[in-house]
Amino acid sequence: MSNPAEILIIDDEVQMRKLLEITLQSNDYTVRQAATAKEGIIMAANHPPDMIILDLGLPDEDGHSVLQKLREWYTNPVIILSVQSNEEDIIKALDSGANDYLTKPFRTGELLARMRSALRGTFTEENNPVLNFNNLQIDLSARTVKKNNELIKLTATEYTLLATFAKNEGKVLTHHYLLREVWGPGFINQSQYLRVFIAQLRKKIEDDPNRPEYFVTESGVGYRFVFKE
Amino acid sequence: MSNPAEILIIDDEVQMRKLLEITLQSNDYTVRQAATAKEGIIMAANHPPDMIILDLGLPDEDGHSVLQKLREWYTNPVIILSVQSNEEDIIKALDSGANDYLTKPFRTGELLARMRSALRGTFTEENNPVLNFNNLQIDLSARTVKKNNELIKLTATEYTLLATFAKNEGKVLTHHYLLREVWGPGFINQSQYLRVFIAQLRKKIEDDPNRPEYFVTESGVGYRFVFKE
DNA sequence: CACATCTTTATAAAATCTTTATACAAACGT
DNA sequence: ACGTTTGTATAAAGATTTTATAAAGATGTG
Repeated sequence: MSNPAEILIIDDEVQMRKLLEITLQSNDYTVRQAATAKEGIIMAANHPPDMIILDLGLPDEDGHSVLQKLREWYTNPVIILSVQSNEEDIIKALDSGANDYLTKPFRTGELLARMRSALRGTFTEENNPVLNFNNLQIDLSARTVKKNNELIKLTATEYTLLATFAKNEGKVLTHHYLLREVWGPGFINQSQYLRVFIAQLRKKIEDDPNRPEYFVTESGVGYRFVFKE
Repeated sequence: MSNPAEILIIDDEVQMRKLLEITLQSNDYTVRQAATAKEGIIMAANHPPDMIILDLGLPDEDGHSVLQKLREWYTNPVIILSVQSNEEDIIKALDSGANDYLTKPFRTGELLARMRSALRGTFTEENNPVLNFNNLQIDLSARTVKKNNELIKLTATEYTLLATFAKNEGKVLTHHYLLREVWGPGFINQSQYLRVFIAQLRKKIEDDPNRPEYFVTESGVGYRFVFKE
C-alpha cells in the first residue's frame, strides 16, 4: 500500500525543507530533517534512512566533504540538490558516490521520479517481502521458508499453498478458492488433494501435527491460516 | 586495468553515435551501436550489454515503448538521452525503469559521471570483484573461480551461470530466469541445457557431486545457490 | 583438421503428484 | 442410544513428471 521508505533531508534553508517535507509526506514517505552537516551525519548514523537528500550548500561544512564522509559507510541512495550547475561540481558529486544530482530550482515531479528510480533496486521492506509469523518466516522473493531459522524443504505445490495462506492470514479460505488458486480452475472438486497437502504442510510446519495451530480446519467450508503472537 | 564495460548505443543520428563512440571509447568502454529500435532490441537480446544508452526519438518506434520492452527482461542500467525536456517525458521514462535522463545537448563530462554512477552497484566491472563462499572464490572482474585456492577451469557458459547464481545467493532462481540471464530470452524453454550445465558445475565445484551442497535443486521450480558457513 | 565447447538425444533415477484405502469424528434422524 | 451419513486425516501404493548424467552429434575457431 503505502511506501514506508524513510528519507533524511539535509538542507539549511527552512523553506526548502518545508517544501520537501510536504511533497514527500504527501507521497507517503517518512521524512526526517537536519539543518546542518553535523546534525545530518549524526542522524544518518543513529538511524540510517532509506535515502538521503543532501543540499551541497551547507553553512558548516562543504557538501562534497559531507558526501564523502557519508559514503564511507552509508550505502543507500543519496540525491544531491544544489544551486550549483557547473559541470565540475556535478561530476565531483557523482564520482563521490551520489546517485543523482538535481539543480535548484527543480520540478517536484521530476524529483519524485528520480527518487523512485534511485530507490528501485534497494532493499526496502517493499522490495524484499518477508512474511513473519511467530517462528515462521516466508521470504517471497527468495521463495524460501524458515522455521526457527532453519530452512524447510517444500515442494512447489506445498509452497504455493502455503504462500496463498500466508497472504490471507486469518481469513477462511474455501476449498474452491484454494483449489482454484493453487491447482487451477479445473480442479475445484478435488478436495482430497487439499486434504493430502494440508496434512503434509502440517507435518512439516506444525509443532504438533495432531494439534494444528497454524492450519485450522473450518469443517464444511475450508481452512484458515492463523498465528497468535 | 581498463574498464571492460560494454555499452550499447541506440540512436538514429549518425553524428550523435559518432560523438558517443569517440567519447566512450576514449574512456575505455566497449561500444556497440544500433540506429533503430528494432536493431537495438535484437542486439541487446543477443548479447546483453552492461549498459544501454537510449535515444527517445527513434524513427521506427516510440522510445518509451522501446524502454518498456527492454525492461521486461533487461536489468542493467539504461540511460535516456532526449531532446525533450518536459517533465512528463522525464517522469514517464524514469518510471518505466530508466536509471537516468539527460537532455540533449548534454555535457560529455556529466554523461560520463552519470554513467559511472549508474554502473556503480552493478557487478560488471571492477567493483565487487571477489565473492567469497566457503572455500569458493569468484573473481567477477577477472572471470576466474578458485576452490581451495586452486583455479578451476570453466567454460564461458559455465562461468556465466555460476556468476548468476553467486549474485543471487540463497534465492531460488527459476528455470526461466536462469535461461534468460545466461542464454537469452529466446531460450526459456530449453530446460535441458540447464540440467546439463548444472551437472557440469557440480562435477567441477561440489565436493561430492552426488550430494550437492552448493547447487540445490528445487524440483519443478529451479535451482538455488547456497553456502553454509 | 584438431580441439574445445555447445547442443541434442537417450535412459535411468529421483521426486512429486494423484489416487486409493482405511480410520476417525461430528452431525443427524429414527 | 444406535446406525447412517457426511466430512476429514493420513499412510501408502501407483502414475506421472522432473531431473541427472553420459555420450553422441554439431558447431565453430584457430
